[in-house]
Amino acid sequence: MPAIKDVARRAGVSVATVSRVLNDHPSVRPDTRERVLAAVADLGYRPNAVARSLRTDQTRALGLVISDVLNPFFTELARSVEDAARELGYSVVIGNADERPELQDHHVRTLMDRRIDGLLISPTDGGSPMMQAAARAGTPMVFVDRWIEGAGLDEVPVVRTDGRAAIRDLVAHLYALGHRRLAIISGPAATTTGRERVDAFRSALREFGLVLSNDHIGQGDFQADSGRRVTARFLGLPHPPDAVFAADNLMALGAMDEIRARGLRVPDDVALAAFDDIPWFLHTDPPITAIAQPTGALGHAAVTALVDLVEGRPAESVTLSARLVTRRSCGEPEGSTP
Amino acid sequence: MPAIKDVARRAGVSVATVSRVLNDHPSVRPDTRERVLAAVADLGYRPNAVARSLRTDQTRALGLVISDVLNPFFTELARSVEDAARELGYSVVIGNADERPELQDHHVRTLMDRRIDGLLISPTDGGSPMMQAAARAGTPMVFVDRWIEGAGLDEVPVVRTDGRAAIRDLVAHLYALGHRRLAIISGPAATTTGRERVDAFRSALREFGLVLSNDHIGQGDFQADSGRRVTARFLGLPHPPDAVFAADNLMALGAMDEIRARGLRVPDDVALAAFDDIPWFLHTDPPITAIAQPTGALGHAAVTALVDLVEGRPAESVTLSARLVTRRSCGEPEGSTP
DNA sequence: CCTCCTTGTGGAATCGATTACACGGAATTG
DNA sequence: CAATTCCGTGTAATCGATTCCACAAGGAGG
Repeated sequence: MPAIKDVARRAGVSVATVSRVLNDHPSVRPDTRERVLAAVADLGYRPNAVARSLRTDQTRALGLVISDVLNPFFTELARSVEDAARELGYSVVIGNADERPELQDHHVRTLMDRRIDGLLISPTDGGSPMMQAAARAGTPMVFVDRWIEGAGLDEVPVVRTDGRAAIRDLVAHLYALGHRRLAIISGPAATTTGRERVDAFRSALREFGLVLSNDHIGQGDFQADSGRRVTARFLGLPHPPDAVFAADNLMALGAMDEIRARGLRVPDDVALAAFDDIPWFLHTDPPITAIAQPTGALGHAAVTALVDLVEGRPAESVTLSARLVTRRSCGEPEGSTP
Repeated sequence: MPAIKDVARRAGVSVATVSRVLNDHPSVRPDTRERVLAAVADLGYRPNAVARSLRTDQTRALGLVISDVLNPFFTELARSVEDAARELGYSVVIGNADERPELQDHHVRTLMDRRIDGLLISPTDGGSPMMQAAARAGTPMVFVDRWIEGAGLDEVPVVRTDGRAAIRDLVAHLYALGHRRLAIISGPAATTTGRERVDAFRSALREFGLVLSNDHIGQGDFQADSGRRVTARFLGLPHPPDAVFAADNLMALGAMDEIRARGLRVPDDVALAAFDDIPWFLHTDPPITAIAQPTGALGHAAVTALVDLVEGRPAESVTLSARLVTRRSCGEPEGSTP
């Protein structure tokens, strides 16, 4: 693989001149530029990004640490992040934490070692040491979807979706269809989205004169299995819920499995709804009512904020809003007969 | 961020000694080692991977270029690749080609610029210039799932799944359930998996005394929309097929949409099956019969082969086999009554 | 006791780029 | 016509590591 000095030799100039041509510095005579470009083409020369990074102290790469690649919400997020970054001339290096704090830490460390220009994180747990170290070291950093409070991380901008209004709409929808015993499968208490969705759900219930008993709050971990486990507990109660809201799509899937395994039907016996809408929800039996996040916009906003930080501009937190998409999993839509 | 010279100063030794401690070179006196390690801990020093890469000419990073992140098959593959690579001490940088040749080229170029140690590709098209350049430049390279013949790429090991036997099993299954007019939604002719799956399907039909008419071959592009389009054409034929086999999961989804949009039912009016099994197929209405690839093993084998190449050992092509997973989308399973 | 080898350490070259500074020659100005 | 500015280019320092070579001190062997 040719280096800059090979190009210089072939073009009969110094490496400095080659570098100037490559970074189109103004003061290079047109014919010299021509000669250099010809040499570059002849040799198929491509600048070594590693060397360039060492010298300029920037890699033009962003790190993205997500909680679970197998979750369609996150892969859609990853895709939009990559698109947005590419438009701005950055690459994205993805790390999958698999909802495991130690893996999350591994990726943050690796990304820092590789000196990525900025870090986009959707944190799995409360506050990992590496993230604090990164923040303290002044690495540009932005949280997406979930975030962490305290631990010196309060200055980190957050790009997220506010689901309160949509959750209220969902509760109204369930109420209108006659459901009164509502339950929620929440995410881990350590995650902000875990707590926030429960709070919003509880307030919405109160608005309709209902209470959310502790029996009807089950803690999951955003994975399908936990959804199944919590649902099993719900259905074993003396007064099982007649509607279950899962705080993410995978747990909804687990819930559906459990309901079906007991020979019950959705929505006739138990209504089901999920946070995070994904294409597959259209094709399940029945199609699942969900709260959709504007994933593309989320990824775009997160990259914009992070790149602002990286390039020395101030960045702001962004909150987008989610919306309810009603399908058949909570009962027949209004206006139609069963 | 502290550099090696800061550690050296604090420990009262030279940078050479610090480097020796870090790479645990034998000839360092225990107490010196101790002092260096203490300095490292005090400063929270982490070696700069960029500088190290420049000097050693290896990045300990592998590039993975996949055709479509939104396709669950590929995200599962990406996950297993990352797992396997991490175990061997490598990072993975993922590029999503989105089934677009020019994006694929962009990613190959970017990864080469970053001097990744090896390249894992599931090619989108016939033979892109950058890939040939990479192969010519001697970059270790392995194809996964799909591959390219000719163009100087014949030496590149291929890690893939052979679906012939499973496709034969599928045709037998369809035949047993009374289906005789079978159709296939194939992938792009430029991809090997596209052609291979059609060939296997055709031979299997012949085995059962059936012929695959050209009317019953529709070309898709591995995306949901194309599945829908092709299915629309099938259903508009004077003699529409009574079973449709989609060569990947997204096209199967599109097919299902179209069938349902016309008020037809799966499997009563049209049977449906797909290549690539994914968790969601359990939850669709009806659950979809599919041919499952051993995705985890595929990713693992691909990384093993690539790392062998990277570390100077010879690597071999690997072919695993797929298996049929029958569900209800082709008709009631044998032995049960409708 | 002198030589030779081993062990632990430091100095300096190196990887491939970028960029501050210097310099020669041409062009501009008074 | 001399002085000054500007333009295009080259030399060399630099980024942060690794590693070859040199060298000093200490131990072993004759």
